[in-house]
Amino acid sequence: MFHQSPASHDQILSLNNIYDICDDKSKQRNGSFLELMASMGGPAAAAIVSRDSSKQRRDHDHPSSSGNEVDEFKEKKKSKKCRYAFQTRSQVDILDDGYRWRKYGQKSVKNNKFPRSYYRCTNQGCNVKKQVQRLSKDDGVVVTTYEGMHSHPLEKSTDNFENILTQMQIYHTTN
DNA sequence: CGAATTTGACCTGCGC
DNA sequence: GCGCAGGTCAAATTCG
Repeated sequence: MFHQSPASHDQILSLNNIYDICDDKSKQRNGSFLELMASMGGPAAAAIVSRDSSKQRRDHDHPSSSGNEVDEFKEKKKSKKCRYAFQTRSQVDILDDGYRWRKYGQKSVKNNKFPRSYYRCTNQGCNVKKQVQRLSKDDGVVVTTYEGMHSHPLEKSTDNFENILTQMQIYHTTN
């Protein structure tokens, strides 16, 4: 396998678009630096492209383990899942945003010759997911879709908000 | 040796 | 109901 090094500043050429795919009316997107980027009004102008109305209900019925498991509340009705799609022009797929991700799947998409990778935040209790996809149109564009919000501090102390802001400025100047 | 990745199987929603 | 497409699981494998 190939352990690609995460994208550094000079590898990210430009940031084209951010798509705000919000499923719910929940306005609380605290702590997300995506919101920060969107609020900067720079090249990261957020655009709502679609509202994912599909509930994506998945509660793992587990027919064998249906016993004393009183987990009807497993699906906690709170479908406050906001998805943000980055469209980044980069040579690498793995954009290092300061969090630690564990890959849990990879599927090939129909209209895309490149596979889509599925990642999950490795922090316990943090169910933030992201998927990375490369456009078959031009392989220099990577679409990173975040889903959920992190409820914990960044793992890397070297990549704090200030560094992210520095990246923002780099994005802005190179765009 | 522990953690992360790979990869095929499995599940679910949707359109026909 | 069937097949397809997208999403997830988990055992095996690989890496640091």
